Amino acid sequence: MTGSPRRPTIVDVARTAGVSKSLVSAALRGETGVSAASRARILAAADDLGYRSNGWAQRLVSGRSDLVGVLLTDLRNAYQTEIVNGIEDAAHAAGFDVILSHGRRDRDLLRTRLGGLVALGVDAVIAVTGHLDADDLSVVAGRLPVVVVGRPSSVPEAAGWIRNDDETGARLAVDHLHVQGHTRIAYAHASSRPASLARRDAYRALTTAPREYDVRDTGVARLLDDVAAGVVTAAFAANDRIAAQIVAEAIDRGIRVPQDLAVVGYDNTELADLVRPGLTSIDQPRGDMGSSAMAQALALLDGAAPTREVAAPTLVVRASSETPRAAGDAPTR
Amino acid sequence: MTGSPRRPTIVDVARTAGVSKSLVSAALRGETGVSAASRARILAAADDLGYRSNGWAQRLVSGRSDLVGVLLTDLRNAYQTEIVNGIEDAAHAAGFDVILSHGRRDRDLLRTRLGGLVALGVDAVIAVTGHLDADDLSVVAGRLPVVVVGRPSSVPEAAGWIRNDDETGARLAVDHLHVQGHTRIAYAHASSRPASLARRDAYRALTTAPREYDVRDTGVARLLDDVAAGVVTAAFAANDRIAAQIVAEAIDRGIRVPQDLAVVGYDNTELADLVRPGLTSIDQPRGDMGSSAMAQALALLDGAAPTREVAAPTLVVRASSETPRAAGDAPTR
DNA sequence: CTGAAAGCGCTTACAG
DNA sequence: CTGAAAGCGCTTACAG
Repeated sequence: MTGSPRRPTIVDVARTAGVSKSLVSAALRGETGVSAASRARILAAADDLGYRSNGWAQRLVSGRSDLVGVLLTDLRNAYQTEIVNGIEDAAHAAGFDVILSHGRRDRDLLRTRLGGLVALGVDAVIAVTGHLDADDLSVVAGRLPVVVVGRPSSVPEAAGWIRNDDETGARLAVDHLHVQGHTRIAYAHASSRPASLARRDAYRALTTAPREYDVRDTGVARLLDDVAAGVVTAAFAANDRIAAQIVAEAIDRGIRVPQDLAVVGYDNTELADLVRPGLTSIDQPRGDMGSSAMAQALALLDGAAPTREVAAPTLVVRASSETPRAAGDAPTR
Repeated sequence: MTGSPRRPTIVDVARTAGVSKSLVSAALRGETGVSAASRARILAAADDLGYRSNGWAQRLVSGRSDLVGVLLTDLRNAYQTEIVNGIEDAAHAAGFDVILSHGRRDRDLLRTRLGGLVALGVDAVIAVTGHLDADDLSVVAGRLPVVVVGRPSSVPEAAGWIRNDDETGARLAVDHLHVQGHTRIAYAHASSRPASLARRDAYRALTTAPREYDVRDTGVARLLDDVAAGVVTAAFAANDRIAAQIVAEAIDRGIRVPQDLAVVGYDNTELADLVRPGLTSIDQPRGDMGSSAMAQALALLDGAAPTREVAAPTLVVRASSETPRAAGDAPTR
């Protein structure tokens, strides 16, 4: 576990190669203006000694880390995966490395993790979470570039912001259900944070007699009772997980989806494709949102003013909301 | 985005408080042997100036980062979440911070990320992936503590290793299906990496006429053809995702689960609970495996010799494999 | 093309 | 209890 007694430094390389440490530094960084002969000798010496540069020293002296910290609500959220991939692709293209941290869906823990990233010395932070608001982020946003992806209750003036258009997404969902002939449409959610509220408000505006269910308590059961009672024929869920729960418990009760209950989710995660019937869902352009977030972070780093972007969601139709063509048909995927 | 022209250092605090920078350093680190009066003045000055210690400098001089790097196969793998939480809890209890990195299921990318963690200067690496073998890890394992969680084809001598007992897990699955009355049991997988092979071998040893299906190509379709032909009545899947796929396509074809086809998955992820019928699955004690991994990393850091642990899996029965009590019964959850 | 000097922000002995 | 010095491993001007 311990290799040599002491890890070789630039000075050891210099001594072995018979040059100054400045020249070693220049050669190692690939600077021009080092003779081919010296460069070869230096590289050989470094290789012989198993030299690896000390990142702490490098960052201390250069004053930059080329590191961007990405803060996630939690690890199990399928929604974030593609956003992170988008961030990483853009980051690596720009010569940055990405460091991930997550807060297990807990605001205090997220605050702590944010502090950890800053203390670590990242050059910028991208907060892919709606759990941290302006109060939590403004101190950091005053010291380094911060970009928010998602919809917290507030975003600091100094921070960039990218989110999806929840109002449009909700409208796509409800309109789709209307087209399928539904009028008694429910809204199912598991939080009262801004994204969910925005979806709800758009839902309310389009629905004559809105019925809302919080699935954290007995919401799913009550919703299905109302389906059985004929009061509800369709449900718009704030995300795919909730939609899957509704479908699962409907099946447990012998309620047919979509014949007795049509369901639409949000986020178009892998889950929507894995359950049966497949979940109609609202898709956010997550990869693009991720790369935009990183682009924004780079712009802030260059001194640009923060901007706010709203991405357009789209409807992806699957079997959970499609009225089968003829009674008795097997539901399509 | 830029606060003051220059970020305050320990020297600024010292000047403001009217003491030496050594004393500031001691006070800030909470060392004993600083008079209450000085400490108060120093803390006040630091607060006034908005002083934040420079992590790079601290780590350069102390030679340790108190950082452990965790490398994940990819981000969307529900299997890892609880392992990571277990690692983090143990890490924080020991005064370490955790940094996450992932490789999108790509070996080269995983190697790159591993190099990134090492270059960053973490004190130890925990590789929660079966995609990196001894060749990939041994160089790093020679320089700092490395612990592997999972089942790659090989693990470096110098590394710690924690995995679940795949042979026992497979036996639990197959035995359960036997007890349910099945004899024509299939094995479905999506890789030929060691964990999957180990599960397959245990399956083969217990099955008279083994039938194996790779779901990366047309495996699911062929499996269901064989179910329709009466050649297969049960399937043991290498993980829950594969099990969910099989169930989904079975439903699409009108094949009833578990009446026509019983299904058992592996990992007991959230998915097993969300689909219908719920998936019988093999549970690994993931949280414990995570904390064990961190404990092992700490031991290696203290100079202990690496050890290898094998965790015992358990069977979790759900509706996908339970023969309903009477024909026509609604499947239970 | 190369080297000597200064310094990044901190901690670690070592004197007083 | 406090301060002055040295040094962590590197990069950045600046001379030659």
